[in-house]
Amino acid sequence: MENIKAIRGFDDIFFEEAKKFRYITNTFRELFRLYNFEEIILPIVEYKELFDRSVGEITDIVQKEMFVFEDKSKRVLALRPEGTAGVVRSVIEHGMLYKKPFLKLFYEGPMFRYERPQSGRKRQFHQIGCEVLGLDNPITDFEIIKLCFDAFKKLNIDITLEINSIGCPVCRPKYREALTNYLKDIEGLCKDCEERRFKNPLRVLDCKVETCKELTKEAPVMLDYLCENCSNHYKSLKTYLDSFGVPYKENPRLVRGLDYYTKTVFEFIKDGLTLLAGGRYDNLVESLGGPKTPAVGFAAGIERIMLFLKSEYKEDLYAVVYIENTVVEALKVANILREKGKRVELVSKGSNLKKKLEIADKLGASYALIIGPEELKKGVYILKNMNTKEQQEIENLEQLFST
RNA sequence: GAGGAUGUAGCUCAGCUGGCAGAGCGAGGGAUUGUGGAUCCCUAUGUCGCGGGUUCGACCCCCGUCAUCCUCCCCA
Repeated sequence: MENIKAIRGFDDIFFEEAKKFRYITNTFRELFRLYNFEEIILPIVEYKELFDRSVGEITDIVQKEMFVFEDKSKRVLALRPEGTAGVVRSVIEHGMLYKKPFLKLFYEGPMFRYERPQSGRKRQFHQIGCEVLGLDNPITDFEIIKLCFDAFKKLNIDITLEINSIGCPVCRPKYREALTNYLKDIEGLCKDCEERRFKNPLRVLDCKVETCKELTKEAPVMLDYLCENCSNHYKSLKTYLDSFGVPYKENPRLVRGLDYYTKTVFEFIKDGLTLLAGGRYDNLVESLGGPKTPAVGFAAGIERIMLFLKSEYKEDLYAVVYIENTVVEALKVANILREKGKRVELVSKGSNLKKKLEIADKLGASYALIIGPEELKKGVYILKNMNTKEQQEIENLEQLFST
């Protein structure tokens, strides 16, 4: 009988990794609180059609990366590949936009994409992200970018912010046409770009192949084609970023993969890997049947951020060690320490003091509190510093909290 | 979905043109019944990823399969 193993691309996260994971989500959650976001907890399964209509039918995510299945009633369902679609669906379904002047929602949870796993890319991965619905002012774009900037600062990760504007339905078609015209006559593009040039010409711009980069050096730039509205929006955003000293790199070739983006797009990139990305999507709500509603959002890849999170979290551990028949006293001591907020392990395993201290050591305890019959008689505890080996008798546990 | 590398003890890895399965770390125990970590001694590590094939004989060669890592495609 072969042992059952985890499914390909579905990883277990535990010990130090789980701590990192929570450290990241807690950091974002605290910022969401400061920026007045509300949490929204959504299902992991939706009708497949939702993603077809939001993410975009021609995207790879929809065409080849979704976990799609039929349930017992022949409904065609999908594990969510991203978070925005579900948020928008929910907002429309519950008429939330009619109840509040605007919405600021954040979410956190697993996403699923059927891809070949590699580092920073799993089939089940986790995102934390947010959506602001009902605000079209670039100040909102700025605020969520600032929130991300704050997050990476708190996480102590040096990262590059890239921004761009990809226009709107007024100006983008003109640009697209200009770009297609330009690409039409280029020869020597890579195989992928040959396909992309008509299917999704914007993607040719961020091809990694050197010859493609070289060949498209003179390609027209979206920024030159922005309509007045989009152009002003982009300029204001930059003004806000500048005035707050948020460093960014303008990347006119930054294109996001999902169909719904308009105007502002941005990515936080570390060593060529996108850790967080987002942008504005002013038409998605309407296209999914809701009222015309401008929106901006982002999503951060938690596992990807974990790759660059180096800090160690050290919290003192008190090992309460008892000898012979002092168990009850030890239980009481452990209880008091816990009530005072200390992290405590009562060492019940191990038959003698030597063993118990060995175990305390292996657990990584910073202090051991030793309680034996002699101490009980004298009314003291032995406090041993596990790093320095020094130990002292203390009469009162309060002494632990004064220093 | 395409290309490449790798699967041997809990972990990191040796293993000769094909001839008895190995080391280090870690784990458990110990002369010491009240003092741990870098010492010493002892002990156990196992479906050599899985399934076929070739062979007197396969960890080693061949085919398939699964998984991991890397590069693409794409994306957080």
